[in-house]
Order: sequence, then structure tokens, then C-alpha cells
Amino acid sequence: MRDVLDRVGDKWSTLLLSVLATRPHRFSALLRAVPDISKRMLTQTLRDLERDGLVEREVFPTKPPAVEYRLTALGATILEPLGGLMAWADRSHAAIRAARARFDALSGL
Amino acid sequence: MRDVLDRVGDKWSTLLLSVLATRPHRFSALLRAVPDISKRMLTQTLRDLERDGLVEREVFPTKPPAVEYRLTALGATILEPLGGLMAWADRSHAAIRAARARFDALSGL
DNA sequence: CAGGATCCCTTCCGATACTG
DNA sequence: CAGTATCGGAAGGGATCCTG
Repeated sequence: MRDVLDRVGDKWSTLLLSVLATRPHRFSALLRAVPDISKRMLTQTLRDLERDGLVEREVFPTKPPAVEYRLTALGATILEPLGGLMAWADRSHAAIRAARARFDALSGL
Repeated sequence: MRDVLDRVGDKWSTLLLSVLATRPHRFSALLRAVPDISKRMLTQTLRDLERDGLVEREVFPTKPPAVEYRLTALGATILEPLGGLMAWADRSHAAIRAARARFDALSGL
């Protein structure tokens, strides 16, 4: 249970899942689509998602090789609950930032 | 957006929110209700949740002091989307574990 | 192009001891 | 009871270089 949510809670995982939700992407396309992610973290996060069966990897034996990543059927099922959470975050981020500002102001006294 | 999900992705935060969903708890009660959390992490996680306005803290000036933590109205609103995700995790953990076993078996060749 | 390997710095976090 | 303070090991993750 916890390890499942750990993956969802991972910043890069959620971003990658939402990028792949639209259409399959190649490695370098993901690198461009997700600014600030390093090659290292992209590789590692994709491996984790693949290991969990949320993403699948297809290698085209061209020269130079191309690799495409896409959501699996299982991976597609997480989009709805994940979207619910992102919608909540979107609805609530103003209230959260206000709460933080209030808290920090009181702490700074 | 990311920092909001970071808090949700935090293992202890989600556990504390679901414990507090039933009723308010005192510090020591939370310590007992969430096995394996250290005093340090409990304090820190509660501060973060309080800072974000999801949890509120009430101090009773007794001797020795008692402190009660409860969800705020904002904190209560996250329970539904969070529940959706936990339900997904519950539905999918078998498939995920199977995918992991398959992946690890192929990696070990 | 896609990714493995290495170095190294930073952050996380548990254990322990102390306080109002 | 409900914390705070400090230390030290473990883990996260960026930068860089190398390869099929």
C-alpha cells in the first residue's frame, strides 16, 4: 500500500504519467516535455514505472536506436484518481498558500 | 502544484490524514496509532500539515500539557480524492506486484 | 539516441538525550 | 506529555564522462 502511494507521490512519476496520458513519447521527447528532469532521473523513474507495469517500453532496432514509452492498460487506470487529486490541488493551492503565509508570519514573530 | 502533491505523496502525511479522518487525536495517540513513526517525524509531519492548513492544533493548558490535532475544513476536503487514490492502490496492488515479479525475474537472467 | 557508471554534495531520518 | 536539539549514517539526486 505504502510503496504504491510512494510511487504516486513521486514528483517525476506523476508528471511523466500525465505527459504520457496524451500519447506515447520517445526518451528524448520526454526529456524535452518535462523541463528540469535530468537524464538520470528520467531513466530511473521510467524503469520504476515500467517495473510496476504502468508504462511499457518499445525498442525500435534502428540506427541510432529509438525507444518509445507508452501507458499500459493498468497505467491508464490511474489517470482518473490521479486527476482527482490534481484537481483538488488546483482548487486548494490558493488556500494552502494563504495558510502557509499566515503560519510563516506567526512563526517569524 | 508540485509542492502540494509532494505533501500528499509523503508516506506519513497520508497515514496521518487518514487516521485523523475518523476523529481528533492527541500526540501520543497518533504515536500509537501510526506504528513505526518516530517522534521526530510525527512532530515534523504535523507541523507541515498544520502549516498547509490541513490540520489544526489545540493546546490544553493542563499539567502535564495535552495537545489535540484535528482536520480542518480544508483538510477534510482532501479525503475524497485521497480515498480515490487509495482505492486505486487497493484494486491494483495485486497487478503491480505481479508486474514487479515479472520484471525482476527477467532482470535476473 | 538512449542509457550506464562514477563522483560527490545535500537532504532525510532514526537514535538519543534534554526540557517546560 | 509533548515536544526540541544534536549527531551520524543512509539515501537522493545533479554533473560529467563513456558506450552500443
